[in-house]
Amino acid sequence: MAQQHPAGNGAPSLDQARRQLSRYGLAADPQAVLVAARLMAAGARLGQAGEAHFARFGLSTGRYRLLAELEDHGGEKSPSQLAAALGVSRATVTGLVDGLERDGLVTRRPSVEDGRGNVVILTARGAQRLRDMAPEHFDRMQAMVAGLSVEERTVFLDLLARLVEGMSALTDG
Amino acid sequence: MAQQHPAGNGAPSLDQARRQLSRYGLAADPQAVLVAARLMAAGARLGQAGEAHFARFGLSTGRYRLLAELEDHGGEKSPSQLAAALGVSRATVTGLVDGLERDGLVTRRPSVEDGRGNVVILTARGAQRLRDMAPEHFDRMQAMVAGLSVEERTVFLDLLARLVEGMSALTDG
DNA sequence: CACCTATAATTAGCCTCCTAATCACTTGGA
DNA sequence: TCCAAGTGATTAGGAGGCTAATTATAGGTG
Repeated sequence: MAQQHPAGNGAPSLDQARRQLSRYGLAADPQAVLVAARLMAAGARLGQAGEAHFARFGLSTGRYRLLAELEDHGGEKSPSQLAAALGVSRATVTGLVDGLERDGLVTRRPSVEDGRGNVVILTARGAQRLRDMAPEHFDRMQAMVAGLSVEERTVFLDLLARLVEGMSALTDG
Repeated sequence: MAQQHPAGNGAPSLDQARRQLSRYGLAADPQAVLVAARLMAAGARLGQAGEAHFARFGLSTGRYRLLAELEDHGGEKSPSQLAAALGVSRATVTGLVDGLERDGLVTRRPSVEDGRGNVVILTARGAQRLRDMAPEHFDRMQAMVAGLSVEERTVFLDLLARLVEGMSALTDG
């Protein structure tokens, strides 16, 4: 078996990029393509690692983010606001809140100002869950970036932000 | 209208990180936490942008990656090999192949060497699909990273690779 | 040779996310 | 005032991931 992917899982190589480009006779820069592909692979990998991480606490990434967002806003927020803050659709928020409510980490209460609306409320149990997981959670977050110096982290944040801007190239037009 | 990404959504701030840490009296470095959170947010964002991108061609990220992997290996590979190469479960490959087979981009043939196994084969139509999308695909990939100079891309690849290593901190123990 | 375990693939069931359609309520204008 | 348009939330249905359980075959060993 000729094999060029030592790790195999999802980490594309420069050779792969070159092969693909030459196959179609395209003049794109292989390194640029590699950066894009690696970023995609890393994103997928991190997504999975994140799910595994949050699963320790009986949560998922989406559920954790929703709880954290609630706590960061005095413990209550409407589904629409949550959707906007988390960058997901309202339908997704409905699903997340359904699950969290089932587990007693959150409650729904009809909105006073707007008869159409709800308010999602962090319960004592939800707040406790966040407290319980905080030490380990932040410890692992920090450990994840421990391989970079403070300066490198600053550089990375800058480069990443510019790449995030560039992501619209995938969706525009 | 689902989701615009107006501002701040999915892009956590340093202040947020600081608030969270101080709420629990933790001594972690806010900047480190910020890097981790930003990377997660960027990964999610890129994942969505990628899906939108591939949807133009009637594919998804997973389906595209499977086709590309096939093409890169002479047009055939077993589901297990595909799962390993793509970094997903075999069950996921089964689902992806089901969809691709429905669209006629791929076929299954029983393996000759191993009576338990299959071989997934890229059809002419599948190869054509890859050819059709290549120019636009690689163009967009390149455009995504156009905000970075060649040197910056090199730096980014290095930093990203080290962060990817650190991701095991989320899943270990 | 028969058995027991390991492996290939699929199936079933769950979760997250999406879009589109629906229902309920608000609000602004004729 | 009442109706039309807009907005909040949910529902329905689809896709891609996962794990665990099932089915079929391969292979080594008593």
